[in-house]
Amino acid sequence: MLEAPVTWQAIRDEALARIRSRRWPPGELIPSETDLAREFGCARATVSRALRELAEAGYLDRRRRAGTRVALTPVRKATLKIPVLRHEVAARGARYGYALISSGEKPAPLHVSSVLGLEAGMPLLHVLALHLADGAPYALEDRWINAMAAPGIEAADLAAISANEWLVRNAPYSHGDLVLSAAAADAETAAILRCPEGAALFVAERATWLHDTPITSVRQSYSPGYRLATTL
Amino acid sequence: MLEAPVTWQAIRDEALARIRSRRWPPGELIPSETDLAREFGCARATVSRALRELAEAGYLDRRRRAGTRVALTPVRKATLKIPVLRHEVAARGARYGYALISSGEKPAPLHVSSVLGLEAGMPLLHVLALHLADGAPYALEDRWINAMAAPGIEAADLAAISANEWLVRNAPYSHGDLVLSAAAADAETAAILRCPEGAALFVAERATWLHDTPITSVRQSYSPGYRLATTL
DNA sequence: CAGTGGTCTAGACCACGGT
DNA sequence: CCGTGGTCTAGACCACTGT
Repeated sequence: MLEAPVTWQAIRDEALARIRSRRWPPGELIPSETDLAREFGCARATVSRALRELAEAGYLDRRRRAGTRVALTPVRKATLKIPVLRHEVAARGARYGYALISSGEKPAPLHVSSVLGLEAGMPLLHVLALHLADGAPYALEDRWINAMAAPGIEAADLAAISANEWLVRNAPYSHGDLVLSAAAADAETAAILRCPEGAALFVAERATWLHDTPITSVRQSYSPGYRLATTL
Repeated sequence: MLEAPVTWQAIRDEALARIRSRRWPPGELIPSETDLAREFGCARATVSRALRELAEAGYLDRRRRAGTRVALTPVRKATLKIPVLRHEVAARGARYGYALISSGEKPAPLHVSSVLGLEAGMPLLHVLALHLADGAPYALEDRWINAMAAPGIEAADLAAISANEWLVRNAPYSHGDLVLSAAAADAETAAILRCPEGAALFVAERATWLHDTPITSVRQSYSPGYRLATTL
């Protein structure tokens, strides 16, 4: 009779079952990796991998010396994929379209310079563009780009490729912020999206940096009815 | 002279630098784990850990036999924490308040039964409640609960503890859906949130299951001005 | 100080899936 | 087929931190 290999997934599932069944109650210290490895008859590394996954998922709190505790309130995390708009439209089975409305250098407005941490009034590249799905307005992109941090953007043909996509491909970033909100359509936005003024729009604002250098700040206003879905 | 230990973080950073610098261009096959382990002078497991992290973060596509390729369009992922509303309010430095508006058993409306995969008209527990921050309306919670899947909920005092929090603590779920959108406030919602009718509201809808059993479906409408922030 | 989690190593076996 | 990533093992050292 051969021993079936003990997988880290099996240990993860067993631990999760103990958490859910309250055999390991919230706040409680669970056995050490060494003890669990003995119990499950496997190497400590296997237990470690399983518990690390559960800690990343928010079910456990792990600290050296203090041991591993069951999280008091399991904070679930949803992961949102932030795809290029062209892919997002294509994934919905629609034909993607793109129209550049305007682009040019302008002094940064206060709300942009403050978010990016730049001097107010510094010249930035401003791009206004409309993304379409099956010919209908899908999202309005209002973007400010720090051209010095995105070499080559001046030469890019932003009527042919969206700034969104050009940046993803050519200007890597190390970190960024994302803010989701709802806003009423102002007159200009309503005209571009061809929706009633005051309509409730889903808005995503992003700002990205490469280390200390601000790259871009963008506000995407989606046409009424937009839904951003994910799984928990 | 002792060799400094090679950490998986160092390998991850080096690999990321090669991706960003295009030394490993998008779509390109990178060296195998074995080759990289030889290059970095470490064990293959260390390389494996580093590349696994980059794959989870969306920078690499890994497939057995086919090897590891640099992702063509690095799909960045934002992770949203889904805290209990009480914690969310407290984290903003505001005093949390809660008011139960109504609760009782009602036949499930079509949009709820279809989302959860239940028979239409099946009796469910319906809870309407208002969450407050510093006394001001923060979010309206409109929830339907499959009481059979949440034993004990009938006995819970939902005027004292929100259904939100009771469920987090007492009814574990295995998976769920989350949909974010924007909607105009209808008359009833506007009255409860004390905002103008038609105001743009941020809406989060969740449905959760424990394996095949539907637990709850909830729609949270946030007061105007709400912003959901995260980092990339 | 001592026990915990975090990590690295060297080796091994295996599942998968291009060729 | 056979090279790739995925995983497990047994052992070791170390970083951190509660007591």
